[in-house]
Amino acid sequence: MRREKLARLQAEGKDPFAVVTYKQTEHSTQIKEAFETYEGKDVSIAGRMMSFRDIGKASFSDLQDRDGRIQVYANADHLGLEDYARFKTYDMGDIIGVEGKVFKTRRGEISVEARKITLLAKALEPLPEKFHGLKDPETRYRRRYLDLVMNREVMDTFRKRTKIISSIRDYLDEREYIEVETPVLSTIASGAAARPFTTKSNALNLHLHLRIATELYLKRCIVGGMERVYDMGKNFRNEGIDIRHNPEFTMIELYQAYADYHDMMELCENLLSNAAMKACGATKVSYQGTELEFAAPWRRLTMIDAVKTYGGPDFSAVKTDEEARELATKLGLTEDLKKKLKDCTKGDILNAAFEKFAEKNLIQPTFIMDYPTDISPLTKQKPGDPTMTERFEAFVYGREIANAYSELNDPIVQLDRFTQQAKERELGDDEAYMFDEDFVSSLEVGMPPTGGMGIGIDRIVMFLTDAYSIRDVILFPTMKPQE
RNA sequence: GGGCCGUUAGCUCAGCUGGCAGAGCAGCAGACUCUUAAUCUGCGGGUCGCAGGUUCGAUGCCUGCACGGCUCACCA
Repeated sequence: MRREKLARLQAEGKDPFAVVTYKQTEHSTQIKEAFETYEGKDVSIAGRMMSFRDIGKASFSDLQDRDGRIQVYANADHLGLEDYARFKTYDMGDIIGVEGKVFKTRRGEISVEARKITLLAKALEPLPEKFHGLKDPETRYRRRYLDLVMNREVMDTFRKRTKIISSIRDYLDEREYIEVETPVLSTIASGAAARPFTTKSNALNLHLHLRIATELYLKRCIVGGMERVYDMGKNFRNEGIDIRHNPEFTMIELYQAYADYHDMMELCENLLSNAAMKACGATKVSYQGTELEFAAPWRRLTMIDAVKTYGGPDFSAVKTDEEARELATKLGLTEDLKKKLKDCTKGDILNAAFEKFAEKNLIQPTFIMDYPTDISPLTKQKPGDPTMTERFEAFVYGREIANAYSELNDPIVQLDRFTQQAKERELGDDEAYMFDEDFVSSLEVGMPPTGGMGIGIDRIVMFLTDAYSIRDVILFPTMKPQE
């Protein structure tokens, strides 16, 4: 039916798809928000026809543009019988341009009285139902364009996402950070504990990995003297998919020479509270019914204290790996360990205890400081305690949103850590860090003391847009093909 | 990967104990020059996710598969 209408228009020489441009002078909210200045003035608007209320020789329709909807009043007096009759053949979902005068109807609805209506594109497929909208999650993710047309809060979410990202860029740019682009493809995917995607270069006849982190390249930039750098972009991790994980996700990593992890904590607080202000107009936001306060200062707690605070044992009293293993057995932690108990160090067991006792209780933004050295191969040790490092993770609503360190810059120690990771890989841990020899060479050239941090952008967008699932903040989430 | 749930018209959903496939919106034809989920009259619309099985008869029961959602495990 719609195809026939299109063919008829084309036969009449009125092919909508032949239109190349349209002058749009205003958007819907501009007119609605400043009605007094627009009343009686001519405007030219464009958008999708979302409804059509035909009352004979006049009609009302709702035109939806980027910002929202505005009512269009059309009648035969102003358009002429022929043009009005043609307009009545247009369908819901069609893209039209309307030139006309701004006025208010007797019922008080701000509207545009059409003088000229141009069909700019024909919708051959009907829109979902106007009242119930599009609900099926599968269709919403697979055909996001329909979701955006029908569910305006989705548009709001993605506009907020942009605001959050630009607030972060602005904040760092003001502090003279240099934005760089590090490789997505490389032979070594290191800098995090995750399985990579692999692909193949025909030109080089080489297996390559998609990056799982940007860390090792950004630190090379620090060695080169850039002093403050960041890379915001996609990382790819070949892991499970759920409401918090998508195989490709957006991460910012930033590095600042002559800074440490305390400086990173301040930066983290500032970036997040600034993003909340820019996107939500306040530092306090509601997430899934819980109020979250992003204003600095956030709570700071060592990992050992966190475990103790939330009902776990006091690890400061544990001196040896052997003692820790006994404790793990006593507490029934063995199920939560990633390795066999006999291969676990005190650090592994402390981390497991943290995840079991403390993590889910960290609702308000909290920095957990001082991570075990064994699980932090790129981090500088704490002065006076080689088993612990100057590392923190930031938690909100029980979820990790940031990970930061005083960066390890001693090439000899770094070499040892990579060697240790290689052993773990041989023991079957396919998420152990890949050995990057050139990175160690770069440290031999000399890297200044540096603080670095990674922040999961999708997750902070989730908190600031009250999104339940990561799929709600990624326009086109990873899906299996339908057939 | 395990468990639970879902898949019926373009969309949102009903469909009883197994007995001719339903509604609203959308669409089509008509009426109406201030409607806004417009209203009124009439009409058309289906591979009941796919493949088997049981049965006289399956949208419904059984098995397998596909896709999706939630959840547990893993990870970030």
